[in-house]
Amino acid sequence: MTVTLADVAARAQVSPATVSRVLNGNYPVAATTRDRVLKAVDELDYVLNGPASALAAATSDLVGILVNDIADPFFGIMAGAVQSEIGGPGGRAGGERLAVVCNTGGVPERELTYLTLLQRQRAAAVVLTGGAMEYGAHQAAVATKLRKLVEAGTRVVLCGRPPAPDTGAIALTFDNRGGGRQLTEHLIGLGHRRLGYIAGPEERTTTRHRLEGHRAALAAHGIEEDPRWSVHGRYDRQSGYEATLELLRRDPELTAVVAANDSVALGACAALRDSGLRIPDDVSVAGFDDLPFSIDAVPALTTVRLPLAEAGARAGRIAMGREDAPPGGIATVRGELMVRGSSGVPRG
Amino acid sequence: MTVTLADVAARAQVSPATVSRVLNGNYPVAATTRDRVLKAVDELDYVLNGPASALAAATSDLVGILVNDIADPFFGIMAGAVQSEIGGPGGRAGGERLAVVCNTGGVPERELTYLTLLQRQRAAAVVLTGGAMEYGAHQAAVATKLRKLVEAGTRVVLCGRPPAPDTGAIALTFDNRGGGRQLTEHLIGLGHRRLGYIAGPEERTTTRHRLEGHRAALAAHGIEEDPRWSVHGRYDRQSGYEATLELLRRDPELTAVVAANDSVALGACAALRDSGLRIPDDVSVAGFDDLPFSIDAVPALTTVRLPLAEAGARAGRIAMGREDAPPGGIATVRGELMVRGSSGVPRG
DNA sequence: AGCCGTACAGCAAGCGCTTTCTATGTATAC
DNA sequence: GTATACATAGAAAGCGCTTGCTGTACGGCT
Repeated sequence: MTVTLADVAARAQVSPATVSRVLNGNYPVAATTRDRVLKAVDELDYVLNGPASALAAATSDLVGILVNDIADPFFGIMAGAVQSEIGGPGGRAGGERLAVVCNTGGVPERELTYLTLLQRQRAAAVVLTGGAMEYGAHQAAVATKLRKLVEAGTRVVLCGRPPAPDTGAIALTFDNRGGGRQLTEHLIGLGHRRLGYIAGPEERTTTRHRLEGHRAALAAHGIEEDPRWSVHGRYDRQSGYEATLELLRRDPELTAVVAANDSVALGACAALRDSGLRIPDDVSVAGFDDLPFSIDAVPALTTVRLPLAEAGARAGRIAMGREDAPPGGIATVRGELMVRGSSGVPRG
Repeated sequence: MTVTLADVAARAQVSPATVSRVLNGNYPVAATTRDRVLKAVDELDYVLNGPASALAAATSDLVGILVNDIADPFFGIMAGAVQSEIGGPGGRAGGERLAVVCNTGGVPERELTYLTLLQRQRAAAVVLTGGAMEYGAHQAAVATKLRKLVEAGTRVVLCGRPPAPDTGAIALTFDNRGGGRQLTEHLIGLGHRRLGYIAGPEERTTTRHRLEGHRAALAAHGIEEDPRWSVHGRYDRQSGYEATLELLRRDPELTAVVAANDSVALGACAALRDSGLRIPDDVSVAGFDDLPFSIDAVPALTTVRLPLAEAGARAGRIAMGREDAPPGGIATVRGELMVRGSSGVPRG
């Protein structure tokens, strides 16, 4: 049926071992022999059997990238950067690796299942991007799984995710808390005292940390937070729209709205506009992440830029063993406050 | 070292064959035996060896999804939809499949290499999303590869991509030409006679078809196109910004700018605004795709909505054999004109 | 001339699983 | 009580590749 190594060997009049060595280039083969083999490969249109090769060599060229939402550029940008470093086709690394992006959709079970699937495939490395889900049992299960993967020789890198202690996983963590704090301090500095906050989904580290940063800023400036000022939602535009309406209903005196991320902020802008409020004259808005479209909002969004591409690339290099892990296996990646038109001094 | 099937068998006091059968559930096994096996699996924390299994069974649970740019929501949305239907973890389908998203970055060689890699892994199905690259030799090479894949039993589905004749691949094609034409006719209907066009990268079917649609509309209304009115660029915002500046330089009298996609249109809006022009009062702008952020532009973008998620889901179902292929193996997916604030009657 | 190091090539033993075929025990039928 | 079917478990032969080890031939060395 399909062409096998043996067929190629027969055609080139050599042993299967030699063909394998030519293909892998990890053992000296005389030039003339090599040419003969290559010619046979070409003529027969031979394609290596991946599973067989992986089985025999006890290694695989799969690298897994887990993302919460592949349709969200936040993850897309990171995944793309990781992938570009993985070497994949076109990358500079030697071995060709198949970078596979797995979409968990923010469902805990899926995250776990994908990890098992990757473990099954004996993946060479796994990169987990974005915030972690904080459900007690789930977190522990993931940690256990990560430890197993590491023990089995898979390199595990967390990108934009808090460290997973005692698992052997390398972490490149985003300073969401610091970023959240900076953002709110910027608004407070402008004179805002009544700030609404649209948080992301609960039970997510990213959500929690950004919110904690926000509250730390309020506390540091002696502003007591009114419980009506914060709502939870999803990380998308519509959620931002609805949450803003709700916030406005609860307290029409708000002078600023801080959103969990840029998409949410865009939704907030739309809601404010539809409510007849001007940005930033009536209400200031701030986002988080600085995704490409944020600068195109009108007015452009004040936000915290996270170096997604850089972090992803670094995670990729570490996963490939092409860059050393940071000391202690943990590095913190800071965001940069981008002050733009959507934030201004409060009215009145 | 690692736990194998044999270890589980030993622990459960059964033969490896039985363990395999319990795990695959494709052969009768007495309930008591099954429980014993499952218990052993659990206690030993056994994880099936994917490659070995794939080798022995001569099948794999990998499904490949090729995208041009994973950081672009256009692809992210389709990929996510495909994946959700693939069954992956959480999907409804039976077997758990590993949906792997491969990012070609619009590089022809990478596309080919990824296809080979997937062929190597004996992928169960492959979905190619988005426009095809039109370089003579490359196209032929891809067609050959696709045919080989189909022959080897891999289901190949093209989503948002023109059909690949004689390959056995199923195609769900976007009517880019029709969409482009509708859009331009809308503008012509408003009274525009001098329309700039920012096309995508050359040698791409999507680019070509949208442009052809645009030109067909012009021709149908007896408008002769000035060669200065169109430029090629990338499918991103910055490209749209620069191209718009260039267009304005070439002909300041333009009253409308049609962009290759929404990101480009956003860049165009920014450029117009920075040039002191109002939208749509001075210049109308139109995009293509209707990505989620397009409605948030100010004014909201007039564009052509492509049912990305629906098409992706359908492609996924077809790839899984859960839905019949369209008659003839080809289906055309139409876009819907979304008229919004960014287009209006020309000035003067 | 004899010895040894080097450069290649082949043999053959698996890698860990699936699956066909066979064996065994038990239930059903006559 | 013997024959027949059925349900279940095991033995074993691969799946297609990699790689440690074992030749073999050749050139250079003393």
